[in-house]
Amino acid sequence: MIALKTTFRILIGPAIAIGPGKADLLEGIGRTGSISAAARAMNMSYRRAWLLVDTMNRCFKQPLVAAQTGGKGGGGAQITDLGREILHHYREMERKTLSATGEDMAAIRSHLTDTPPENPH
Amino acid sequence: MIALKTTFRILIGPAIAIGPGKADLLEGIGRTGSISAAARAMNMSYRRAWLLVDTMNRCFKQPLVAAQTGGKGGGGAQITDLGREILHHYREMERKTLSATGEDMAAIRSHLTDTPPENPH
DNA sequence: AATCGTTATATTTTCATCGATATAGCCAAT
DNA sequence: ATTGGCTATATCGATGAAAATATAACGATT
Repeated sequence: MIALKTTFRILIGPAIAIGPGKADLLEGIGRTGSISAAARAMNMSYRRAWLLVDTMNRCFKQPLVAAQTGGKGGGGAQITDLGREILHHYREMERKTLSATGEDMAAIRSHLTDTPPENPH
Repeated sequence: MIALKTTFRILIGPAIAIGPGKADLLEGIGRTGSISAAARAMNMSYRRAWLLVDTMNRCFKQPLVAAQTGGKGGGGAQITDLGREILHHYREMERKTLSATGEDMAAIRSHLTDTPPENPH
């Protein structure tokens, strides 16, 4: 894959408060209304998705995702107002970073091989 | 640790072409004139440092680090012109990103707990 | 009340990554 | 020639992370 990608994460101590994976998951939960549906949609185990949500919620003063137990219409999960706000800021950071670093990025890119190393470390 | 940190990496396929660790190592090699000295200085095993250098060199069309075998004045490693250029761009990206995302960053920060979760995932 | 699809969590197992260790070759200085 | 400090690389084991599996509780729908 020649896909070039910059990612960034906001760390609080050893924990990733939010990063590319958590942002996508958050978005998926907002779209689907459930942790498990979002996990399925992005081909992630429910367990993993739940752990990510748990970490996110514990990193912030208030939860980004509110979940209700029960299924078949009863249960589900919604992204909170804070969740939407954080997600918005994260996407903005992505967008602004992309535009602010475009030139340097292009310069670096022009020096990269188009054949990625097979045994990277 | 309440230290907040954003990091970013440039990925080419599965490999990290350059990221915070590789940038620091590159800088260290430029400063010390040797892979092993740089590794020692940043408390990294020589093996690991060498692997990182190897990956960097293979991600780019031309090496970022040029090494000569032999020791005691004979051997050593220098950062190449390309290496210096890439490092410069990377630092610039860090700087520009920081200034471009300051507001969003502060907004997110204000919602983080000051007690990082102990078992993050 | 039976069921389905959730959230929530513990336990076990598998797997990948990393570190430690070892070895070889090289070159200038002594 | 011997040594010291470096590059370069292979191998093995431990450690830790992720996945798989299992289970429980819950609540709207039927």
